[in-house]
Amino acid sequence: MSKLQPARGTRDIYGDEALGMNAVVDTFRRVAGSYGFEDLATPIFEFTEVFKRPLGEASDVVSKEMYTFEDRGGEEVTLRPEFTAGVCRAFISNGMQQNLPCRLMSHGPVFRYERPQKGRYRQFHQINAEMIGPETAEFDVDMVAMAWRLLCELGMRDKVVLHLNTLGDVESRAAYRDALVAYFSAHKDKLSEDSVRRLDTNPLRILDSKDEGDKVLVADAPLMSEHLNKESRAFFDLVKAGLEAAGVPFEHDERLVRGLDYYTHTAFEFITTELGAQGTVLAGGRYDGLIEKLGGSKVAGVGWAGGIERLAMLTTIVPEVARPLFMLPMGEAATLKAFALAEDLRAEGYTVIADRSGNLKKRLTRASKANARFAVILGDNELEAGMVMVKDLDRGTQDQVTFDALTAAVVE
RNA sequence: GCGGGUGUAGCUCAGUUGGUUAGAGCGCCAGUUUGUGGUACUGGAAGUCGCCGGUUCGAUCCCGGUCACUCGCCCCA
Repeated sequence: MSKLQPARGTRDIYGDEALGMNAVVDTFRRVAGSYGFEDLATPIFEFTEVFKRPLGEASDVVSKEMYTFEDRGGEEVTLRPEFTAGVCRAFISNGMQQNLPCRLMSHGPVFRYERPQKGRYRQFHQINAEMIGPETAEFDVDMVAMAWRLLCELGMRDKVVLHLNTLGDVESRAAYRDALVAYFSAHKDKLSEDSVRRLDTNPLRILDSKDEGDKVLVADAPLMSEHLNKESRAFFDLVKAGLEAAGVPFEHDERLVRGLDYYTHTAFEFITTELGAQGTVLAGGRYDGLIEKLGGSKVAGVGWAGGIERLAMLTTIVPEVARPLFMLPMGEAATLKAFALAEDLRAEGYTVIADRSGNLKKRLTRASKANARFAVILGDNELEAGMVMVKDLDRGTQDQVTFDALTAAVVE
C-alpha cells in the first residue's frame, strides 16, 4: 500500500462522487439561472483583511480555522473560508452598485482548518448565491424559495426541513441580546462550561447548545419573537407570508441563530437528520451590515451557501452519462482510418473511445464494462472491402456497413 | 482544540487467546475461444497486517507514540 496520502481533511474526488458533485453544481447553476443569477468567480485566496474584518478577529473561523500565510511578496493572504466576504469585496471592487440588485452565483472549494469528519473536510466545496442591494423582505423570500426549488430538484424534498428565524434589526437584536445575557447570567451556576464562555463571546449561541443542562435553561429563556420591534416583526411576517404563498414549507425555529453581528433579520437552515452532526446542508440569511463593514456603501444583502459534498450524499438524481462508442482498429492501416472515422462520429456528437491495445476479446470486454452500446471493429478484411463491422453490444448482433453509412448505423 | 472508536490485498471484510507458508468474496490478469464482450469453468498475480519505537526467544496480535479515517463536542455548509 502506498504511503502517499493526501493532506488531512483533503481528498481526491473521482468516479461516482465526482458525477454526483457535478450534478449538484449543474442543477444549482440551472436553478439559480432561472432566477436571474449570473456567474461570479472570485479568487480562491484574498488579502486576509477581506475575511478578518467582516467575520471579526474573535470569531472561531478567523482565530483558528483560516489557512493564512504570507506570500513571497510579503502579503498576508488567506484561502477563502467562505464565499460571502469575497463576493462582497468583488461587488465593491467592480462598482456593481450601479445596477442593483445584483444576483450572483458562485461555486468552488473553500478551506477551513477543522477536525475532519464525514461530510466535513478542510478543503470542501460550496455553492453560493448572493443577492446584493434589496432591503425588503420579498427578496428574502426569493432566496429561500430558490434554495427550496434546488433541493426539490435534487430529490431532497422529504429529507430536509427548513428552519427559519429572524434576528431582527440592529435595535431588536441588541435588546434581545441584553435580555438573554441578563437571564443566563442569573443562572450562570447551572450553565455548561462552554455556555459560560459564550455568555461573553456569543450569547445567542447558548440557544442551540447541545448540553442537557443548558437545554433546560433555554426552554424558559426569553424569546427573540418577544423582543422584535414593530419594523422587524413586520419584516418577518412578510417573509413568512411570502414563503407560504410560494409553497415553501418551513418551521419557525426560535433557537436558530447566527453569531456574527452583521447578520440581521432572516436566518435559515435546511437541516437533514441523515448526516449526523453535519446535518446542515444549506444555510443563509440577511447581512445588512456586511458591505459597509468591508468599506463599501450602505447596501443590504441576502444570501446562502450549500455544502456540495453533503448535498451530493443526499441527492437522488442519477447523472446521465452518454454511452460511449468503442472504436476497435486492428493493424496499422486500420488505426489510421479509425482516426478519421472517430473524428467524424465525434463531430456528430458521439462519445468515441478508441481502444487500440490488446486483442479483440480484451477490447470488447472493456467496451462492455464502459457501458458502450456499439463497438466498431475495423481490421484488414473490412478495410479492403471499404467497410466496418458494427457490433451492437446490447443485442449481440453485428453488421458490415460502408464507411459512409457508419454514422447512420450507430443511432441508438 | 477536547473525548471515544477504527486501521489486514485495488474494494468490502475474516483471522491469529503472541509461534513457522496471513485468508475469503468482489475486482484484476491469463486460459478454455491465435478476429468477437457481458455467463460459466480453470489457473494466476497482488499484503514489510498504517508508520515508528518498546516488551519478548519470537509481535500483524500486547504496550507507547505518530499518521489517517470515523463518532460526539467546539464551530460550521
